[in-house]
Amino acid sequence: MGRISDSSEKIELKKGPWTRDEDQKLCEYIEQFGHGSWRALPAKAGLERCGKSCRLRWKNYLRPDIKRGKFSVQEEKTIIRLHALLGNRWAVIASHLPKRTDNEVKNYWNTRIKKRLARMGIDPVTHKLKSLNPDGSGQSRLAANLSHMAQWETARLEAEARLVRESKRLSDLHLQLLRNATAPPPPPCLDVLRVWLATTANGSVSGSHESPTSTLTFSTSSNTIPVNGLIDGGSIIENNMVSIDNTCNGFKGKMGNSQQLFQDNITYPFEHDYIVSSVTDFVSTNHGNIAMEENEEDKSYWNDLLNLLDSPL
DNA sequence: AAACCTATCAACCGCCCCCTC
DNA sequence: AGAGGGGGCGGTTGATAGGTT
Repeated sequence: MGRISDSSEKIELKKGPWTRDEDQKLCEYIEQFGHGSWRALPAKAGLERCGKSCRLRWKNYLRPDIKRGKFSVQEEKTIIRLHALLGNRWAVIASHLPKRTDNEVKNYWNTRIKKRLARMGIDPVTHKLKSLNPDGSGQSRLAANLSHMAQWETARLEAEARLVRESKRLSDLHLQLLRNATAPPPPPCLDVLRVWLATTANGSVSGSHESPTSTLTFSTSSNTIPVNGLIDGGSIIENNMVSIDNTCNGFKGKMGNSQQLFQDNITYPFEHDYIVSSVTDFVSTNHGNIAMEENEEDKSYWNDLLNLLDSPL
């Protein structure tokens, strides 16, 4: 369509890091008037930036409801689970992490989780074990699983699209009710995982929702890999996984009082059963929001996310 | 102490989707 | 119906802080 991008406008606009003064101008303007049209905002707010830059700065940094700092184990758990289901859909993933931005989640994935998974021998893109049995056995089963996941993903996207339409309809109704000064019901949660749950009663694919093309029967066995790591309070400060020797000696001497070694088997979120149970747990625990408790929950995370590949595929 | 390397993250870029006209 | 604009998203880059040699 030959669109003119913000960044190529004739007027020389400022780029690079934002100054405190610019931040202040942007905040003050938005607090007073709301952002309105981002394109028009810079001129009105007295900023020599493109609207896009302002939007990004506000959305990723200045917004008051942003949580910064270390990701908790619970948050990491959510990111991995959702990435396994959704892929690089950072905005959707971030929407399940209160006060985290898509940019932050994306950075965290790219700089930490991705590398860690790679060290574990898991392809961060497909969430598939890179090195299976030397003879290649297990590949066909993994491929079948992936194929089935693809079918689920298709069904999920269709359901999501329906929800978006429904959400919009209800949102319009919501606005209408607001105009009538009547307390409206909250808009429906656009939690795609609930759609999944609705179609996976008892952790199995049921009746009419079953993929017409699938011939797969779900196994209760899991894909697990050996893991060594170190948890500091609620946060993972290191887990070199399989690269550290089995006795965890690699960590000894580095540990503080609040730190705890773990050496466990990790169930990787790959099999359908695991996904369903994870999603069930995720939604029933959080009702669409992530609770940040980190005790037994975290332990079970490392027990079930990370349980060894001790059985042949 | 200096040079080099690595990790992190804010910010930019370009594409795509949706809405309006 | 389709052109155009605005906003959103994901990929990538570049600056810089921290670590290592």
